[in-house]
Amino acid sequence: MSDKSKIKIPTAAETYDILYSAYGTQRWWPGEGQFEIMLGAILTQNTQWHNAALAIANLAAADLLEPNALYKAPPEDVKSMIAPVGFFNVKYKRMMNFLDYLAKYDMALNRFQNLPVPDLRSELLQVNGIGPETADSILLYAFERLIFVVDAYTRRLFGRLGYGWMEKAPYDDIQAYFMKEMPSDVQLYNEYHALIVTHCKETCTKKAPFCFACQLSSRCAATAKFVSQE
DNA sequence: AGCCAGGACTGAG
DNA sequence: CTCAGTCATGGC
Repeated sequence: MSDKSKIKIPTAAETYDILYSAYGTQRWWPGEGQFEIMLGAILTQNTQWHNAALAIANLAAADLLEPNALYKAPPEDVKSMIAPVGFFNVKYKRMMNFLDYLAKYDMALNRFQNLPVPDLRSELLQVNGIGPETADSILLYAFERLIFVVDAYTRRLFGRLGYGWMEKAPYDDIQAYFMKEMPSDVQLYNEYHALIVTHCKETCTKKAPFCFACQLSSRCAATAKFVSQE
């Protein structure tokens, strides 16, 4: 059979422990304030966080990290401030769609603390431009609601660890797997996703799949073959 | 010089 | 339903 069969696939819980011992506490989201986190979730879509942070800083300098202020700011101004994230025309629309939604409730954010997660999630998913990852990031990181965030890094890392099905599986299937395997703990979900991102940014990249920094190195696709030949 | 980034939508087939 | 094409800037 394939070389992979010789390597034990770590469970989701074991993988968490390995990542945690390699990188420690992450304390995400890397931003302050609920509205800022929500915007960041949209701005960082398919974009490095570094660039999203530049955009956030521009908005902050113009006092636009507040729903009403941002809502009525001149579109061209806002677009130039968020230019570093790329897709700025699309993302401007997405932010405005999101603000249309918030405006229906007077820009009140307290409902995100009170309503059931499934209700909030489906509301968010109805906003054009907010997909599953963005919705879940908002719920988990801005409001500490119990929902597991899945992203491209999750698919890549766990695909290499031996969970090949995650590479192509629907978002909700992967999310359900982690929420079934891991204890229902908001802080744990928060840290786990953050650890996955940290690991993948540093060593489990698409281009250099060989992982130097942690014990997961022997699990990566590029190294599995190497290991089994030893 | 490319290639890639913490997605999501749209239009074909 | 699956899926390539699209959006666009900045860093390596």
